[in-house]
Amino acid sequence: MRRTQLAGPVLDVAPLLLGTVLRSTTAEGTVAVRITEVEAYDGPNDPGSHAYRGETPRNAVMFGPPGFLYVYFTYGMHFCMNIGTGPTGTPSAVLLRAGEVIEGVELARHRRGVVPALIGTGGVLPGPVRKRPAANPDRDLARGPARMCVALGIDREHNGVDLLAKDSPVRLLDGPGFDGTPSTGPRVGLREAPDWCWRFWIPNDPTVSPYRPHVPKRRA
DNA sequence: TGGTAGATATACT
DNA sequence: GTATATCTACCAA
Repeated sequence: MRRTQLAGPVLDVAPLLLGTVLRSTTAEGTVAVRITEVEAYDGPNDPGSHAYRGETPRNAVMFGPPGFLYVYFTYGMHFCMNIGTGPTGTPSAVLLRAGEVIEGVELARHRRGVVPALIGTGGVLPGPVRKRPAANPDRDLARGPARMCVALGIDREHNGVDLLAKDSPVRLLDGPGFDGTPSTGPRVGLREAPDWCWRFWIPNDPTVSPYRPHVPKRRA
């Protein structure tokens, strides 16, 4: 992936990212995922975008040049990551929603609390072994934006990393992406613009996160 | 199998 | 104070 490609319209860029590989290296080791699901966010024109109401300390990376990582913390608990797209000053971005772990599976399992000895039985830490375990825990390692950040070891320290620099701890690798026709649908969990089909995924890929429509929280 | 409580940073009203 | 680009454990049936 070249930076000039990422500078294009976000609805063009988002499907291009499907099938490409994101590799993260920390002191713990290296994990790489093949991106299987993304969502497009079109800055000031998109009421669902963090950049819709202008620049804040949190979303500043989106306003910079394309190819930099925008990491944010949400629900008091989870990190999610975007690839900033569009030219400098255009705060569009692509949310990485899911991927298949293709390198460093052992480390990804460790980070996600999956006990190797219990693979296949669905044993997960912390807490007791689930009574009805998932049939295939590896499928879920990076299935969903927050899980993907855990699997790759991404946190707020990675905000602003250049994904296209050879010496970066997180890199978007060169190589062919998904060759077919992506599936599209509404973005997950958004109250705004629920009818915009700006979510793209690789058809029939088991690592794509299940669709959940926005659920307003009831008052206590 | 499906619904929900709870974790609580950040931005907005 | 309220909402949010979420996930997990727990519980009822």
